[in-house]
Amino acid sequence: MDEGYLRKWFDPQSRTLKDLRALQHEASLMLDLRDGFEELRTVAGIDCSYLDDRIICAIVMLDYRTLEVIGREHVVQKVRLPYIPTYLTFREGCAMSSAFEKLEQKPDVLLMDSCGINHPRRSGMASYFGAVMDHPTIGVSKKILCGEAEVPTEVSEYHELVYEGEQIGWIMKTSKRSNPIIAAPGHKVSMRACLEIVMHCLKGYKLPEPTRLAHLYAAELREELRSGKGHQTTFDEGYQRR
DNA sequence: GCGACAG
DNA sequence: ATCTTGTCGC
Repeated sequence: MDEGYLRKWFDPQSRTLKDLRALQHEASLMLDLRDGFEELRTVAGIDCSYLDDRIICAIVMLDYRTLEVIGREHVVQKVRLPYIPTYLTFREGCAMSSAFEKLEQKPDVLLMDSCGINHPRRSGMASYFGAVMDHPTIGVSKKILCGEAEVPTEVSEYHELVYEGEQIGWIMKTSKRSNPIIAAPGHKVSMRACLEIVMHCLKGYKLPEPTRLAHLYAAELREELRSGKGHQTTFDEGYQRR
């Protein structure tokens, strides 16, 4: 992807929330909720951790059928924006797109720790990122940002997440001991495929493997940086003009 | 105005 | 997200 293009979509530098809101609206108009993939041979999870003023973005690629790890990638950058509900994209998007660009082979579908179309402006990070990068994505989260649903209590039980009269995702009980999780289409993934893909990636834990492993990898990298033994970590300037 | 609010 | 020990339950 062109650097100027990524800067336009992900750089919060000198922009107001009104500007960012306009970008989210623009991205939502680019959404396609039909399955935009052929076969599902690989799946990846992406997640971020933080250390002081730095953000660490980690990606773990898995074989879709066996869920075995077949690749990793990461990037460390300066944090550019505080966390503001409904604007998560502009806090993590720059690092995420940079890490994603480093992947030699892109996954057939990407699972992100965020909302998808289950967002007030239909522009949760998974949807925004997917639309901007033109890649199939799914948003997996632990809390409901918007919408209502019956709460599942038995493992494997799931219900529709509804907002303003329309289904925007699913809420599902994935393990006996944990609270249910929310899954929603990001971009180029249908509501039905979203459910099937996430359920396929479950391995008895609260979160699907891609996202769970990306979370662990991000935490691992964070610890390497903190202990100063970050021989594995690489700092990235990001696509910020300087 | 008040409360809710992905990570 | 992050700061943090033990503890209740399966």
